[in-house]
Order: sequence, then structure tokens, then C-alpha cells
Amino acid sequence: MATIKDVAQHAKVSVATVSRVLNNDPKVRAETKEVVERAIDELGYSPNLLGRNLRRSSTHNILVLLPTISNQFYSAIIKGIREEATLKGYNVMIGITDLDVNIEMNHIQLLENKLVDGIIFFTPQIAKSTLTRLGKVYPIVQCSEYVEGAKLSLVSIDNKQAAFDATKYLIELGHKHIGLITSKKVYTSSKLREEGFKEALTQYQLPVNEELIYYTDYTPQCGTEAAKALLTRKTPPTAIFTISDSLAIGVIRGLKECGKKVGVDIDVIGFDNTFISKFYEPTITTISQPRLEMGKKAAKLLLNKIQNIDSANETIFLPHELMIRQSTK
Amino acid sequence: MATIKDVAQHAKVSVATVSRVLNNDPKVRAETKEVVERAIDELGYSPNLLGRNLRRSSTHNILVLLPTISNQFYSAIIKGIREEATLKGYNVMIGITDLDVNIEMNHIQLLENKLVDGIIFFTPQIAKSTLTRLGKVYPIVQCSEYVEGAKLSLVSIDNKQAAFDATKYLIELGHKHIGLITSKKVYTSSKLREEGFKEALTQYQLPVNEELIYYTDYTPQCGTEAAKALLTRKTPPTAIFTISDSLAIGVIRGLKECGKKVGVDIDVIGFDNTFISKFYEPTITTISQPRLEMGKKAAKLLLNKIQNIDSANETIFLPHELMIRQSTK
DNA sequence: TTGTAAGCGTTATCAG
DNA sequence: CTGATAACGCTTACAA
Repeated sequence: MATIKDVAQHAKVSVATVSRVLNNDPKVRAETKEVVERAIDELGYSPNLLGRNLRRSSTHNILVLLPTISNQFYSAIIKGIREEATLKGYNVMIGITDLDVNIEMNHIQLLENKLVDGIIFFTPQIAKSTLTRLGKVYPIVQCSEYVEGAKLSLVSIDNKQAAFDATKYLIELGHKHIGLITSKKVYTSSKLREEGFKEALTQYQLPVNEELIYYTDYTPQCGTEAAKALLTRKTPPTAIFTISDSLAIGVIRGLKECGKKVGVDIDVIGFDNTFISKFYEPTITTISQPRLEMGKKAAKLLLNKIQNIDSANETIFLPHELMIRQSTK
Repeated sequence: MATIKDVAQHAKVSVATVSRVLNNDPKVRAETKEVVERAIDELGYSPNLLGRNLRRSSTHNILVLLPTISNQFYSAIIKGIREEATLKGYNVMIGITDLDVNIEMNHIQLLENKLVDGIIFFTPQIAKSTLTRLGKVYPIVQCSEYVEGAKLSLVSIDNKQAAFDATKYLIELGHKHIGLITSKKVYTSSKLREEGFKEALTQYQLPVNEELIYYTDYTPQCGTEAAKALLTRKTPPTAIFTISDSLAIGVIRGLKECGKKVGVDIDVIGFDNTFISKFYEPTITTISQPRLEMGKKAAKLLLNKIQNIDSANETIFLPHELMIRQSTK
């Protein structure tokens, strides 16, 4: 494998000159540049980034930490991140945490070890204080799901307002008994969505009936169970707001199994506008997040931090949108 | 940020000794080791891997190249890869190619640049000859979708046999007119599946009716169109085999829209056993691939290649399984 | 068992 | 405009 030294010898110049050509230093004579470039071609030389990285003490790699890869939701966000990053010459890598703090810490290690220049975190499990401390030393930003109160740059949507809007829409449809199916793990987003849900009820003078709130996991299976359970309440809901599309799918299935016609007998709203919500039967009313934009913004915030770790933390909430489909009416 | 030098000074030993402790060299005296470890703790030292990597000329990073992140199919495979890799002290990173040759080449660059030690390729778009040439120099293995004839290690399923089995099952159910919805891009897998499909028909003395073969893309939308188109044929199919679950979803929807009852009037088989196939309505008969195992095997093959780039290429086909559900009967 | 010092492949400073 | 050379942080002969 050819090194910069080989190129230098081949081109009869110093390694410094080769390095300059490699880095587009304007003060190389055009002819010299040509000679060097020919040598590079002839030797099939490709710079060893291990050397460069050590010298520059940076890799131009950024890491995106996802809780799982099996969630359609992230794909557009990643695309946004990549677009922005590539523009600035950064490479994007993805790591999967399985929501395991240890795996998260392993990846933080990559930052300490200088193998990546920054991290965009989705759904961090690390404690707030740790996160804040790390954020002072390393470029880290949070995206979408986040730890409330951690002092880091952050881009997300206004989850409370989004839930408020969804609930308000159901209320305006005439519903008086609205169920909520949410996560039993206390994610910031689910907490905020529950708040928004309750606030809408209160604001429209409807009672908050805890019997109609069901805590469970993010899977369709859980959605099915939850729906069936809610139907057994003294006053069963005539509409259900779920905090994810995957839950909504299960909910609809459960309702169907109980002989309910979704969108007619009972309304359902999901969250995230993942592709399946457009394709299930019925199609599912849901909240859309500006995912591409979110990715781009997150990358921008991170690049800022990489440039200047002491730059002020920013909190950005992007606008959401209620997508009305067949599952409500 | 503390370096190995700082630790050495702090512990009053040489950097060599610190390095030995870091690498668990058995010939350091226990007391010395302790002193060094205390120094490491006190300084909060964490080795800069850029230095180590340069010196060792390896990173212990492997890269998994996916065509897209929005396919549920990959998640279990990645898990398998990670399990195996972690066991051997390797880190797994994921890159997304969007099926773009340039992006693929960018990532190959990481290999030339020594930033990753090897690559596991899903759905490479690079030409066979290029791939073969690269495979001689760098550790690269193919997984699941692959370039036929490229001389690289490879783990997948026997796609032809799988399609044969699915078709045979439909034939044994009594179907005489079976449709095939497959990809119009010629992936190896779709080519092989088409072959298996035709071979089953032939072997059971059924005519191969090209009118019942529909070429399209991998999306549900395309599946819907395809299904509707097939229903307009002179002799419409009484069963449809699709080469992916996402297509199958669309197909089922299209059939429903035409008033057909899937699993009763007409049967549908998908491919990949992704989570939605278990959760759609009806649940979808499909071919299951041993994804976890596939990931583990792929990682093993890659690690072999990393150890010895000249080790013989292996081709491994793992067993598939027909999962019978409501969409056929 | 430990220390000295060379070297991995770059970039950047400084002198010319 | 170009060259010599130190330095980045680490590992590993080789010597002691």
C-alpha cells in the first residue's frame, strides 16, 4: 500500500508538497501539482486516514445513536442528517443501542477515543446529570426523543401541543369519552403527550377519567390488548388516541376483533405518520413530524458544537401536522 | 485530555509500562499494574484510539452496508452480526447506501483509508468484477442479497428453493393459475425466485403463463397496482406469490378493493416474515429467513477474512421456512 | 520486570 | 513556492 512518502519519491518532491496537493493548498505551483497528481494516480495512492486523523485529532465521522433499527420512523431523519453532514464533509455512521445504557456508554467511548467527532442521540437512557456533563466536553445533541432538562442542544417537536391538537380534534368530532394508550416507560415524549391529552380534555370541560388511560409497550400486540381492555370499562371510549402508529395498528385490530368498525363506531389516532399508517386498513389518522427537517437541524446543531464546544445550547421545536385519514371521522 | 504520557508521569513509570497495563501484558508486576491503574483512574484517562489504530493499522471496526434503513428485515440480522462481532472485540457500524454506487464507493473508501477493518455488504450495486477485485484486497463478505458470481464469501438462503417451496405449496392447495409479482430490477434474489417459481409450475405440469408475471417495485403501492392488473387477465390468478411482504400488503389491499376475500377467494404469499406479515389482516403466509443466524455467520466469515485475507471464500446457504398463515388456505 | 526509542502516516511550522 | 522536521498518541523490539 503506497504512502505519502512513496508518492513524494515518485514525484521527486517532498512529502510536505504532496500533503499540500492532497489538501488543495493554493500555494502549490500548477505544474508541481500536476506532477504530484500523476504520481498519485500512477501509484493508486489513497491517504491513510489513520495518520491524518491522529495528526488532526478528528475523524469527520459523526455517529447517530438509535434505540433500534426496526423503526421506520428514523429513516427520513437519518436522510436529513446525512444530507447536511455530507454537505460539510462529514460521514454518518449509525449505532444501535437497544435502549441499553451500557451499549450507549460503549458508543460514548468512541467519542472519548476520538473515533467519532460527535453524536446525535435518539432516546438516550443515560441519566440527565451524566448527559449534561458529557455534553460540556463532547459534541452531543439530542433529537426527537430526549432527556428533559439535560443541558444539550435539542431538536424535536412540541409533543404536548401535538397531543393537545389530536385530542382537540377528537373532541370537536363530538367525542366525550376518549381513551389514551401510552407507554408505561416514562419517556419524555409520552409524558408530554399525556399532559397535552389531559390539558385538552380539561380545557374543553371534559373529565379526565384515569380508567380510560392505559399504559403499555410500543408493540401492536400491546395495542390489541389495550384496546380490548378499554372496551370493558364502565363507560368505554368512543375514540382512542395512541402515542404511536405501531400501537394504533394493534388497537385497530383489537377493535375489529371486538366487532367495532374503526372510523365509524370508534375513532383512532396514531402518532408519527409512519408508512404503515397510510397503508393500513383503514388508513390511520396520525401526527406527522417533519422528519427530514429534523435530521437536518440536528446535524446543523451538532456541527456547530463540533466547531465550538462552548457554543450555546439550542432547543428547537419543529412544527407537527395532524394527518386526517379514515380511522377518524 | 490526558495522554499515556501524563499517566506515565503520574505513575512514575515509562509510557511502555502504561501501554503494557492497557493491553494486559502479563509480564508487568502486580504492584506496578496497580499503581498505573490508579493513575489511570485519577486522571480519568481513556486511550486515544487514533494513536493506537495508526500504530496497529487496524480499528476493530466493521461496517455493515445496508441499502436502506427503512426495512424491518435487517434488524435481526444486524443483531446477529453484533453479537458475533462483540464477542471478538469488534465494533459494528452501519452505513446506508440508498442503492447508490457512489455512496457504496465512498464507504469502500473507508476500507482503503483504514477506518474500518471489513465490510458486510447487503445488496451491493457495484459491478461483479470490481467486487471480486476489491474482495481480494479487503475483507468483504456479502449477506442476504448478493452479486452472483462475484468471488466473495457469502451467506444467504437458497432463494430458488424457497420460491419453489412456496409455489409448490400453492399448487398442492389446488391452484392452477398462479400469479407472480416480482421486482423489475434484476436482483439475484428475484431472478432466482422467479426461476424457482417457474420450475415448480413446470415440475407439476402447469403451464408458465407470462401474462401472470408482473414486474414492479418493492412498495405496497406497487403491489396494489400489480394485483389489480393481474385480476384483469383473461384467466386471472387464484393465487399470487410475491417476493416481499411489503408487496404482499399492497397486493392484499388491492384484492380487497376489488372485492376479493384473501385466503378464501384468492391466496397470497409474501416473503421475509417481517413483523407486519404476522400483523396484517389477514396475517400473511410468507417465507422466513433465519436472520439472526445469517448475521452471525456473516460476521464469522468476515472475521475470518480479516484474520487472513487469503482464506478461501465460503458460500453458505441457510435453511428457510414456509410460515403458513391466514392469507392462504 | 522495566525503560528507551523507533516508527505508524499524516499535517503544520518554520526557514529558505 | 518548497523542503526539513517535529509532532500527534500509541505499541513494540531491543536493551538493560
